[in-house]
Amino acid sequence: MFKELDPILHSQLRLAVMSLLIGIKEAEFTFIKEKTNATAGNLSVQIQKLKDAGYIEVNKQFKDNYPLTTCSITKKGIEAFEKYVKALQGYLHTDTN
Amino acid sequence: MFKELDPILHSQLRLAVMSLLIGIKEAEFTFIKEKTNATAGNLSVQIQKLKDAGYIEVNKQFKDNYPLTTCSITKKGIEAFEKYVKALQGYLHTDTN
DNA sequence: TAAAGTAGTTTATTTTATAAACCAAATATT
DNA sequence: AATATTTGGTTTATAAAATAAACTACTTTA
Repeated sequence: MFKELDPILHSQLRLAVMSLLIGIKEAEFTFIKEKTNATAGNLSVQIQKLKDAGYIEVNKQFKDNYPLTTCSITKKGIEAFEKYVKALQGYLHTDTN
Repeated sequence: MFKELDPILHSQLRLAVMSLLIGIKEAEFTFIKEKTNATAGNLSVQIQKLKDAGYIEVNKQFKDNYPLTTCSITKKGIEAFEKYVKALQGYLHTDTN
């Protein structure tokens, strides 16, 4: 009845990051930080976890002398997100199932 | 853009409990335990938290010599659940918003 | 009467999330 | 030119949550 909710995705901040990346394919660290209202430290940790899970790719370069971190979602990440959404629906019905 | 997700509800087990109670109004501890596949200890703790938040009411009686704990959702709980669902939708759109 | 089952609670451990502190380099200020 | 501040992060420490294990209290069955 209640399917497992992928613990990697069942986190407000990581879910927000994935939600952003699903839409725009690629985003910079600071952009994600602003959109999610996260602190840099927290975001850094959660991005690392999404990367470790293989859900996103992280690219670190320099741009105009400053470090620039960009993230993009992977195929595995998209699949995991879609699976999570489906599992979650089973929890959200307000009607009598 | 990303609304706060009520931390009381953003937990797999507590959400499952609330989801059950939204549908059936009242349920016994053991029934919830079976439906959610939770351990008794974990369920006991999470039910206590939902009660502390005022989201459910817990009634303890005896039936056929055994303790019987039944739970029901409160008005506050229903409202919180509905608010949570709406906030969550903002995270789940796969299309380009 | 001893073993096993019911229906939980409490405590301890592990895992997560968050915040605070820190780092390295760049730019702006005095 | 030194020093203060800002950018773009990472690392470490602390707080909170989830989970598992152990325990309580009683009942039923062998």
